[in-house]
Amino acid sequence: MALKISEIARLAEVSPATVSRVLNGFPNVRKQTRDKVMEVIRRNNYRPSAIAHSLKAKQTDTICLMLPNIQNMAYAPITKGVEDVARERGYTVILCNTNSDEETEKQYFDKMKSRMVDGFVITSAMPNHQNIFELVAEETPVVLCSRYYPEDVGKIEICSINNRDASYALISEMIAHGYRRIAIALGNEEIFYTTERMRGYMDALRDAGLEFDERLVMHFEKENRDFYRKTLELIDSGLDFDSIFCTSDTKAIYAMRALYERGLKVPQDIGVFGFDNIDISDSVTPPLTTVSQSPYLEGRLAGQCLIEQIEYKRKNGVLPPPRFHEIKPELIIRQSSK
Amino acid sequence: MALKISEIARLAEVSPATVSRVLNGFPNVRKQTRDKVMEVIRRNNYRPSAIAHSLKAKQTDTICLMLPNIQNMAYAPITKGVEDVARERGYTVILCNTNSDEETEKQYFDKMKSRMVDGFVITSAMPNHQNIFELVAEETPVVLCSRYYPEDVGKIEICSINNRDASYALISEMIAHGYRRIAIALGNEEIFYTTERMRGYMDALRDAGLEFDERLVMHFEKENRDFYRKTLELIDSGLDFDSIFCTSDTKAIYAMRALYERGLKVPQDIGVFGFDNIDISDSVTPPLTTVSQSPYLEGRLAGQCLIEQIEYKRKNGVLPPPRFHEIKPELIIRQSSK
DNA sequence: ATGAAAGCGCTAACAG
DNA sequence: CTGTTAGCGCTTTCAT
Repeated sequence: MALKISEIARLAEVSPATVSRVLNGFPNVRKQTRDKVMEVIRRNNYRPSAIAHSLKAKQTDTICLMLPNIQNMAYAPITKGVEDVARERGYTVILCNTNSDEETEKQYFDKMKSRMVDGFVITSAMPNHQNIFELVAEETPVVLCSRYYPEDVGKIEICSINNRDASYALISEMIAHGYRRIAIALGNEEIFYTTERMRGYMDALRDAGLEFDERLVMHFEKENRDFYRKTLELIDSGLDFDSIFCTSDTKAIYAMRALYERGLKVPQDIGVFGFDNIDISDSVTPPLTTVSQSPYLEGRLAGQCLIEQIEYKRKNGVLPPPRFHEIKPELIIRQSSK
Repeated sequence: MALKISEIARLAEVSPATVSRVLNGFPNVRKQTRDKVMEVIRRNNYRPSAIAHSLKAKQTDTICLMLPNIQNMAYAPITKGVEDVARERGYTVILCNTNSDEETEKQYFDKMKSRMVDGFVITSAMPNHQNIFELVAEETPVVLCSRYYPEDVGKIEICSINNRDASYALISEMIAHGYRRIAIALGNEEIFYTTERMRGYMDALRDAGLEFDERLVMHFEKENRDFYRKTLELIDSGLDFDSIFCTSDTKAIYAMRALYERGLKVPQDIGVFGFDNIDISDSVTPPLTTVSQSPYLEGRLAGQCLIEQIEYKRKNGVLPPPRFHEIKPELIIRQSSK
């Protein structure tokens, strides 16, 4: 159905090589020839086969975006950012949801390798990601976006905020607002940013001379939704607390649901602080005090860095030294705190 | 770097053809030969090139998912559904955000054609989608998911609820709950489902003997966020209304924000009804009365139907007759209505 | 049951 | 400036 370069060549009465030259904008083609070829291309609505090109060029102009689950609202803006940059630069994005499942992730890595994607933006790095180190060892361009681990620094390119500092800043600010007994709803503690956010919280308490109370810690079980129940339990326990720091806005929404359910008003009775500034954080009731890592821009940056790696490697045959891009977080004080 | 079939052949002391036969599970290979080849493959961690395969096979095992914007929460579960099915069936998903922009969409269609994707799931169909009809005319597998237009029926495969009926059911139910003056927050009226939801609303009013008041209609401008302001304006206009029907949950969240801002309680003072049942609809304050089209399952269905089309075409050379898959919506009554 | 050879559509030497 | 040729890695007749 779709015609090929040799047919265009025949119709334009030139060789396939010349058509290829025209297609790729080589300068060494007579204007007259070029025009004729272009005309034939246009008239026949010819579209070169990206597959054949990829086979020859050993590059696919395709990048893979791996994330735990696109249904988690925190990943939507990252995804959009990566895709926007990719489109602008002529790349295509393959989306992979790992469901935080090692088997699925492994399958995807295999498939992506055989599809020869040019690089990976990974937001789903698990604590032991031997697979990712292997990728880099094979000189595959990789950028870790928002999720990384201490051992990655200097070995893999990273785009992230400093979670400890962001958390520290938020909690210090809330302490300045008068909060004293701050409960915390933690994410999966295998993930570095969770423990970093926890560390920021503890450091802020300590530096303010406040006591850390283990009983005010709500640990992650299986899903964010569980924090609805966990918050109810915390309330019903009768423990004294004046606020809840949730390590993601999604958790904060569930926590607020529970507070509301028990007739506790936010922020009058209990303050709630989130993390992420997801799209609706400014429009839930009450709007959330949170910290933003500008995930859309983070995604764009990750995409950009990946493409730079890809192009560097194309030119030099090896990856550039991995950089750490620290993104400046932004404190956003809204009505869920007083 | 990556080794190829001919090297495996050499190592296994057979021909490339035999390796290919083993790889593709052909029966006409001696067990002894097969075992030897498998062993060499395993030992060398050989991965066939999907690109070379695609070039030869003229199929890429890749599908394209087009949507307006992944940041719109309504699309996340559809995306997850499509991707889950694709993965299960051995396909890969390319994600395309059109931003509801014709130029971007056109670019993507071109790129996807030259990448020879095997088919499209499209949730971003614009009112005049000549391009999509052309796709089908070229025997490209296509499924419209959740967004379609009357002229598509019988020409393109569709997975969707009946929006008019779903809306009618919701509004009738709310009228039965005692609501009489129901304002409406409309989406983009160029999109069929918006006008269908509007029609359901009007029919329900009419059948209940209620008067339709044009002044209670809030029209879409540029983004959902605008409904925060529009709702404030509606309140401040002093018009009498006892509830707002929002044609998406996202709009409902913005509307509730405005009501709260003006000291109006939901549902005590004003009822709010949404549409979509996005992930957090059950956890915002108050939880939203809405109607669900089970978007995750809708995405799965769309993916499944697309793959069936692809495989049918592979066998028969042409597309199967396009079907209409009507999804049964579910009314969900929560605390945003009384 | 296995191998030799041609070809998918494009590009890159090399030659002229 | 343009054409010829070989080859990217895999599959698929056609022989044997």
